[in-house]
Amino acid sequence: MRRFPSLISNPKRHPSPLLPPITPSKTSNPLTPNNSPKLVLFRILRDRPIDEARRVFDQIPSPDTQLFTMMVGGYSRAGRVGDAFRLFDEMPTRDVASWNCMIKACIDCGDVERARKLFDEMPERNVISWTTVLNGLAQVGRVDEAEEMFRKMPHRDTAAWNAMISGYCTNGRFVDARLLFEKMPQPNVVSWTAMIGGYDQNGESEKALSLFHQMCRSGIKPSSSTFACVLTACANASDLVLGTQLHTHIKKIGYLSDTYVSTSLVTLYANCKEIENSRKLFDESGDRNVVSWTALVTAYGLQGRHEEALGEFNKMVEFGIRPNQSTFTSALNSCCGLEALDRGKKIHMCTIKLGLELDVFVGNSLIVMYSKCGNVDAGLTVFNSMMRRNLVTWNSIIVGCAQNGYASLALKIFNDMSYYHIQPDEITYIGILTACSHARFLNKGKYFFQLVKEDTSVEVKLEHYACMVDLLGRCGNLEEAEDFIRSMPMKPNVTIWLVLLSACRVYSNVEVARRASKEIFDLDPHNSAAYVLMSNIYASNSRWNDVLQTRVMMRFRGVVKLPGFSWITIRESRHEFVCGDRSHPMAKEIYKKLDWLKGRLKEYGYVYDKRFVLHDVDDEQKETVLSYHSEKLAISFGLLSTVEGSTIRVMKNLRVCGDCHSAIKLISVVVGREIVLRDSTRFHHFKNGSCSCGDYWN
DNA sequence: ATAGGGTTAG
Repeated sequence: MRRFPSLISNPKRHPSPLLPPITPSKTSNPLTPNNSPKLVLFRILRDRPIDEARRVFDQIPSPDTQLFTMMVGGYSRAGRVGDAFRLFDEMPTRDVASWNCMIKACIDCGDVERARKLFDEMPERNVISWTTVLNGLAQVGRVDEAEEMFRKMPHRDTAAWNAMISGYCTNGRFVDARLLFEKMPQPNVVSWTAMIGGYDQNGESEKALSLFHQMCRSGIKPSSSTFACVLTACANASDLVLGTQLHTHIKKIGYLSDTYVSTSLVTLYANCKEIENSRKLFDESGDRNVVSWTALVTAYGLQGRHEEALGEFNKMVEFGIRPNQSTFTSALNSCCGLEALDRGKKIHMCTIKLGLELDVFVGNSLIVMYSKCGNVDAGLTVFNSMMRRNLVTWNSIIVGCAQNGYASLALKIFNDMSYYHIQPDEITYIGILTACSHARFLNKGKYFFQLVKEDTSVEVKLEHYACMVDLLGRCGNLEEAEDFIRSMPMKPNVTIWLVLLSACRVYSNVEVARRASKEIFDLDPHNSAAYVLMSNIYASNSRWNDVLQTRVMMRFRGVVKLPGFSWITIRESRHEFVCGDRSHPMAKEIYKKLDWLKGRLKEYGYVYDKRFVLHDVDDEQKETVLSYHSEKLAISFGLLSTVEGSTIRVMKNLRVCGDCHSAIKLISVVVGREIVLRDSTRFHHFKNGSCSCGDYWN
């Protein structure tokens, strides 16, 4: 069930400003005898700004009730309820339609109470009055009251039944919708379409499709809305076969020009990873609206083509289309994928400008974006400002804190969660266990793991076990961690053994490492990370023979070590460095800065940790290799290219080297800056000589 | 051609 309240202008309100203008001539009165006032006003209300319509309306000698009501409806559609009310009050006579129109105006601006008051005040009500209020109640989630209206209404037509059915569907009361549908006397195409959409939105897309077939067999002709729904169901069920068939059919009967239909087709191809088809349809449809454009942004993002996704986002904004909650969600996701904090911030500003920053979906995306870009403080600010939160909000901030070393805060927020009676799920517990392992809260971690096992609404997954292994390993309980793995109810995977192997490196434990790596090589003989770890563990024990053997084995099995590199984004452009890299245009300055840093570090009594060199070379050489690691080069470049005192954010594709880790801690003191390094496993926030990871840098 | 029911993304 996902449905956003429409905060942004409803697209169907004003057909198109590009329609041929109704010759606005100053000399001739549009109200000529052969043009009935009703036709003229209708056209002007349809095609021209509302104030223009009002000027024409004011020229009509003595407008009848119907003309008044048309004008009231025009104000309502333009979002000008105040004007609608003023005109409504001025009306000499009112009929049921005028009252109904005003009721709808109240509902459209979100004032259901006022609509109800009007409903009670009006002299007589018809089935439309009842249905309008019923629908208004259902729209704001007051489905029980809607139900009461439905029960009480003296007469029900098909539209009334349909309103109740869709009211149930939009409020997740799918079973009730189904019952009503089966009970209703004359289901029409609207009823069927509502049910198809209902099934689809309740995650039963296959059933939606079979209902569509059933509908066709029962002789009801699908409308363009039906096709829009069915195509969405195809998209969600990844039924490209049926989707393509429908596409052909739709082309034949000329429904392709329908916005909803073409948008659904764009989504269909996007979801089925046929993005080029999706793109083609989008370009050909000529109808570029928020929804289809957002579908495109999302589609690129889903394929990991984040640059293109953000490109589409920008094009859309340039084109003058106002992004909405979904657009922002997708765009922020892509910023996340690119770790593009700068662009993420820009988009954040954009959401504020449009008044969407408090939306729960946008807020969630912002939290994730900031946390993934290493700025969890900004994520916390967003979290605190949000008026509405859901489980995803809580999970996002907990995981964000956990990954960025704010362990105690993560646990505190978890505690707050139960205060708000939010039931945690699998992801919440992963966040909590991650936090515990970060902070080496051994007992707390064990307690929470027990909690997961006892929580019947949560399934204990491999990831939870991995967190526990990480925790035990971090605390140096390597044997206990190994026993824990061997006693797991499910078969351990490579990842879980790698977690243990990493711990072995920190504690230089060869025995457990050997057993863990054996398990890994049985599962995946080409796992380069395991070879590198093993050879590091041997090296740190000065077992150069074993180091050599590991490397020979690697070569023999054709395992390629992933080259390590780091990058930093300065003013939206990305600079990459590998160890000892001199290809950067500013290489000279970078090395000069590094050498200066090296001198300062020595003053602080810093000694290179030579365990982190793989090769058996003499100490001086080791030092040279270490001092030009890619992360150091990126940081040095960052220091040169940013303002004094600002935070430096660097990424690395592999884990940060242990020597670099100690060096960067000191660098943060020497230069008086916060340095954020995101490596392949977590964030390290270096500040005033210490790191958020608690010096467990694997 | 005055008023109510189904439709697109995440």
